[in-house]
Amino acid sequence: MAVNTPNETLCGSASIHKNKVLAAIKAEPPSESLLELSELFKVFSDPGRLRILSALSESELCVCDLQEVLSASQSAVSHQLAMLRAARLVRTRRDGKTVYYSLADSHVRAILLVGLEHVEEKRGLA
Amino acid sequence: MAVNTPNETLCGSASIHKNKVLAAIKAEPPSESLLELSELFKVFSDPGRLRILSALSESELCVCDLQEVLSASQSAVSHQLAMLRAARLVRTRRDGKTVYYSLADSHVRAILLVGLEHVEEKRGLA
DNA sequence: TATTCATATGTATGTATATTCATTTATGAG
DNA sequence: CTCATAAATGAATATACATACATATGAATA
Repeated sequence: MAVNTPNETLCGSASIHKNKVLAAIKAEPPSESLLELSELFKVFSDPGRLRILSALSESELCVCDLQEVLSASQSAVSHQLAMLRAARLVRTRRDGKTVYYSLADSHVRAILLVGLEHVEEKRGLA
Repeated sequence: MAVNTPNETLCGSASIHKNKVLAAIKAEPPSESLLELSELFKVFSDPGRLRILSALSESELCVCDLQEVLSASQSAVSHQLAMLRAARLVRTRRDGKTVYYSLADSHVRAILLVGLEHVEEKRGLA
């Protein structure tokens, strides 16, 4: 059992680049933002949700449409939609018994697109 | 127990929007891409990794620098770096015993920036 | 060779997340 | 009001994941 705390086990201070470390710490976004950002990306980190967002970037759709697009159960789709709602990535509109979903804003598509670009590019030089 | 398969339990076909559903299915990226994309975003879905990427977007840093920036154990940092390497988001350069990390390409910063934009904007109208 | 230091990897455990089934709420029709 | 249907929610389980701890590799050096 190690007694020393993990944080103090630094490599010899000779090889640390103090100024760069300080600059990096200074430039760091506030931890609030980092947390929100990580949660945002977490929502994007599931193929099912990506499919929903992709579908909604084509057109507004109701829950049972999405059920059909994803070939998933109503409950599963609804749970994913709840998460997307919580993350404010989608908007809802009710018409009678039917609830229609659409993308909340243009950032959603932007994030999808820049991510896809990266993936497609990396595929080339794999 | 219900006998019907989940997929067939659709809302009355009257309320389904066949053409939109088909369009959404047609426009869907290949499942390969969706999977890679979800894995890409998963890498971004941790505050620690975001901090590493943020730090590296300032300047190239070695592992023990990052240890200091994050106030994390060497093991934790090394694990996160392994994940970032696997996702090809960072590049390494060895100089003697020291391994220097830097961002792999400009997409990484782009994704960070558009995500941060979204987060900052949402904060305004919360 | 033996030792030390920087980094990497393996394993085990708690936590988080997705899915399913069952139930509940909301809306519209008869 | 009662019944049927769309969507949402809750509880339970099974899987995935992050982390901590221990150990391993590999280079420099004494």
